Amino acid sequence: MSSDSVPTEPSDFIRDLVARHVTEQRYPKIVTRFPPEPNGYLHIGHAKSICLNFGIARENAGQCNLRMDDTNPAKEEVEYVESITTDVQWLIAGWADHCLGLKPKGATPAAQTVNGQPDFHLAPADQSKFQNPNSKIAVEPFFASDYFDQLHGYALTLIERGLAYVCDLSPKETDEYRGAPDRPGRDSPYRHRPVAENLDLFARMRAGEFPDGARSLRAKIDMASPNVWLRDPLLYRIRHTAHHHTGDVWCTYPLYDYAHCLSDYLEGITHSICTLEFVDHRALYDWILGALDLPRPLPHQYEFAKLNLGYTIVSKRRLLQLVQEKIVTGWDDPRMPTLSGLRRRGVPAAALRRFVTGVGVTKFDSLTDVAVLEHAIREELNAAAQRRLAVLRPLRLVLTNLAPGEKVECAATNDPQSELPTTRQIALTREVWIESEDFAEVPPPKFFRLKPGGEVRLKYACIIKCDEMVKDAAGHLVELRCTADLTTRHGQPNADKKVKGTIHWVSAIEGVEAEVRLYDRLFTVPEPAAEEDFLKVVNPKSLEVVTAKLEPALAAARPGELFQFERLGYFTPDAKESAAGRVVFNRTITLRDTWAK
RNA sequence: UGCCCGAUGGUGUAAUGGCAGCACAGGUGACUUUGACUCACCUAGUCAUGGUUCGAAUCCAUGUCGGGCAGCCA
Repeated sequence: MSSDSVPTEPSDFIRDLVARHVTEQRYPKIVTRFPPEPNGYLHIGHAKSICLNFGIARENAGQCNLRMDDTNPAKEEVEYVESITTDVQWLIAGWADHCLGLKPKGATPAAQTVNGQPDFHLAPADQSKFQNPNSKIAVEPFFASDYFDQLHGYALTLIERGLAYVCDLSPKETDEYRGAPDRPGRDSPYRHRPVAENLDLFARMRAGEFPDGARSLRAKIDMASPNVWLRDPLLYRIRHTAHHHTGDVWCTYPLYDYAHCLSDYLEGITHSICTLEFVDHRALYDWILGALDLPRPLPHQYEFAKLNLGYTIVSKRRLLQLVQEKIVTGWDDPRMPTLSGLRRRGVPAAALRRFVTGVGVTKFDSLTDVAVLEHAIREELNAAAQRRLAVLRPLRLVLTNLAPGEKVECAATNDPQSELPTTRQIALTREVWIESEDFAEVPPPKFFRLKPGGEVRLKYACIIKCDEMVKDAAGHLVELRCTADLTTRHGQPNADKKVKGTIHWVSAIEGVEAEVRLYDRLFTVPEPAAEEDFLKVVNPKSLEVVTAKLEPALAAARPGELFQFERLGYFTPDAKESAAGRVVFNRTITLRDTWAK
């Protein structure tokens, strides 16, 4: 299947629901959001969420806002804001760019009146203006921290309505009072403070009069609720910490449950899609929005199962550990399942989208076989990659019937999958490199490649016969001496002569050398996250570096270009460590190999 | 022993009361100047028990198994 014949539009229970809402004309426009916390790099698990949220937007002529869910200044950094923005744009490029919700830099929700009621709204921005390359408008993602003023105002409303109170319990005491899932909690002694006192204390919290953790603002719901998230959850905590986006304006910060539903509302989100662990929070999401009597339609939360991938860790905390303990070279190490790692490794964004579509969206907690990802990558690369010849582990082969300076020009196909394939010239010379694996002195059964006295075709060139092995004093094979039958070249009388095997080769005269990094899976077990210590199952052979022999055209390869080294796999120049005149190649993935099995 | 969510081949999913289908993986063969790609064929499934129904993967009941929830993380 070629990359332009991607299967039909996906369907799943969330898309079905959205389709129903569209039919009912429940909303003027479908607006979703992708809300990462900028405390780490995006990974393949996020790709599922991104493709779902942007997919729904593009299938319904809607919009998907990129929003930094940045309510915890202790963990968040600008570095992550930047990487997240880059990664999202890369993943959706050419597919859902037109649905990407960004906003003019610095924009915050505007006050308005709806049905006679005061309201705030950060209206969907006109994306077409931003997409004009001549646009002078600086844009940025949405930030939950841009709503701190409005969030504070809503908190005052809740206090005034007797629906929130300032609590003086310490974190430890709060825990004790909350009870347990099978045991009801007890009311805080501060639960019935008068409104005026709550207002005063909340103002003083904001003014910085109290140390971290001394007081909190809590919703007044039900300490006996079977849903622990409804047992007077915290809305605000005190943190004397500067924030990456708001600086030192605030020392009180809202918590996720309070900030998220209201951020959705302020942006006019219609469908707030998150993962299963938030199912229990939905009651709180609805309670907060319901308690405020907001004038516009309320967003609703829907949940799906996050991605689990075999032989892979998909957890920001553990990924950070791999980086910090230098098990990998960074967040963008090509072995990492981060979007930046996959990109650097040579995985096209379209392959990730294809993969995610194949996995589907359900509420079942599953473990997807890596083979599904690998298949999606090969499908995409088979259509996109230019073919080249390279030898990873060279063995010298001398064609004894060719003169030392002789060059036999051969036409090699660049793009066999294309309707009008193009070719390039490569020169066959007296000395060439072949893959050492392609010769066996004692061949196993059904071995198609070169063996003593055997024949094999050099791809794009001619059939050769192995006459002699040359070994060193220690008995190691150092060279093969063969005879080339030039009459079996393309266009020659014996071109159609059949041999069982065809192997790749590189001219020892014209070829160039380059570092090639061969990657394997990072973990040795299918479910590293289930391990007591996942660092113990790191694959010690996840990276092998070789000096390969490449056909000369490869010396000019640029980052972003995708190649298939024939019979070996897909490779791409490393964008970070390649320099002019010194290309470093990353192996994205091997070719499927049914012989090795 | 509280609340919530879920269970379809080895894996991931579809079937929305009416023929259990697709993809991946695995196997066999064809093709092949990539042991790739492509093509053909094969293997293999409704958690259990009861009920409703002409008819149940689907609805109901009970059970079993798995996952989530007790951060001033998101």
